[in-house]
Amino acid sequence: MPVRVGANKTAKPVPSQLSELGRAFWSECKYRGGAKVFGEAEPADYLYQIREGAVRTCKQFSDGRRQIGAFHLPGDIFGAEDGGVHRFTAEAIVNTTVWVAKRQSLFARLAKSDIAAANNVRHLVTRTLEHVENHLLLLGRRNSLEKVVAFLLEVDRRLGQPDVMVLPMGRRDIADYLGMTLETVSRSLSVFRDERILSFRETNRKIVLHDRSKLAERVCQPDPERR
Amino acid sequence: MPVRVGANKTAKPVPSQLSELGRAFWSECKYRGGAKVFGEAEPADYLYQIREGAVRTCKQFSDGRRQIGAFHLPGDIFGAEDGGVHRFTAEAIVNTTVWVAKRQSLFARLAKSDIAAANNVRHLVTRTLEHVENHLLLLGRRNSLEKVVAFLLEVDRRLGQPDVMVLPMGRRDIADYLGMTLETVSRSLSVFRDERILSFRETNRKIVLHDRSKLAERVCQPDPERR
DNA sequence: CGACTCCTTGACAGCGTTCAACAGTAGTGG
DNA sequence: CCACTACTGTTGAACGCTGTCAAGGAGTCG
Repeated sequence: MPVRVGANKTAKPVPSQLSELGRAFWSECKYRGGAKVFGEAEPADYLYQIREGAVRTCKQFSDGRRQIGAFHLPGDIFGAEDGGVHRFTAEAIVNTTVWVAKRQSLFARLAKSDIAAANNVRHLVTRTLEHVENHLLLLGRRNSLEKVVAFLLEVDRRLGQPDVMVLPMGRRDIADYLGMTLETVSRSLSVFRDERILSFRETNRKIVLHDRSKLAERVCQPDPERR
Repeated sequence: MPVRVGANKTAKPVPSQLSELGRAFWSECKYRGGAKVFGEAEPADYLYQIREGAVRTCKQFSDGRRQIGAFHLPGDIFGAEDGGVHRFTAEAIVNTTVWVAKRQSLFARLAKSDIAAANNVRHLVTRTLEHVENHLLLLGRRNSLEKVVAFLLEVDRRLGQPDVMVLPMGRRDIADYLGMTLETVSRSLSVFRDERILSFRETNRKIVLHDRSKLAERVCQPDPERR
């Protein structure tokens, strides 16, 4: 359950694209790890930007299988839906602080003539689309090692290629993101560790990438030249 | 290569959503089976609606693997990109007739204040997003039989549940759409045929579904109740 | 007719899942 | 401080689904 911490109705400096969405009213919310931010089919009334922590969007199936659509890291904006309802559930992975914007006013402006607001929502949806399309390629035609490589490189890039990559999510989450089992994720990481491409620091969620180029060699790139 | 057949600059009755995009100039184009409609990374200057035939959007990898992102059937609109370049290649599967709209003017209007045009593009992108998200669930955590079921039900629905489903695409295309091999696709169809859930008419691309509900039982649905 | 493409079917191997055991870590309470 | 529990992650072993390789049938076209 969300813990309303405080209102933030003054125009504080809002990083990245959020400021472009106009003078909305912002609040800060905190979620404990595992808490639901919003559920599938719930009305999409808010936009979220992560201040600290991490969020996963996923879909649960009745037989226990689960597919994670995306991980959201600090700075990421999520919750943008065109239709008005969420199609995935969003859950905090660890204790997480987000800034929340009421989207109600935003959407009202779409119906009117606020071209800037419409374009901003469209860009957010398009960015989501691009990520899902890349994710599609990941799930469709890659073996387990390639999937883990792609995951590592994606997180590494989005964290700004830090010396030590601290994963907020566990092996189960990685597995459900990549469409494989947590055992195979673990085994794949062990393979790269044995090959000295990466190593663990203290815990098995802190990873040091020793050779990003060698890692990147193991995934196949799209072919610009059609055959 | 596209074969320009004729111009169609008069305001003919345009079916479905295309008319909402405003009074653009439409042309009719024909493509032979296998012909490229547009390529990856090419500028997205046109919108397409299929009159007859079928188109696949796909991405080719350098090692021969291929992922098909979507099949487009008569009535479908495709080619809507937010960024201005295509992220997938589009190819005619069979001899195909499309209506083409110059998107140039459309995009120019986005920069101005045409809220209707912006919303229409946004809806097209959102529909694409919804399809890709469903596709993601298909590729991530389903076995071969479930994948083929989902494919059959999707095509059946989009063709309007005809008595005889005529597939424009071959087994290889289905396989690359579902992230499996054509042999496994063939085997899965044979399983359903042996179970009398479907049968073939004349050719192996004409399929009769005898029991859609029994088919639907074999795929797992998203769980509305989180456990 | 021959060459070709597309599809089916069989045999087999391999990759990844499943099941299981165990280790490492954190939290809790005596 | 330690014992106990719960959780997470690693590793092993065996199974099974699906990919791979191969052969052959069915349809098409010159």
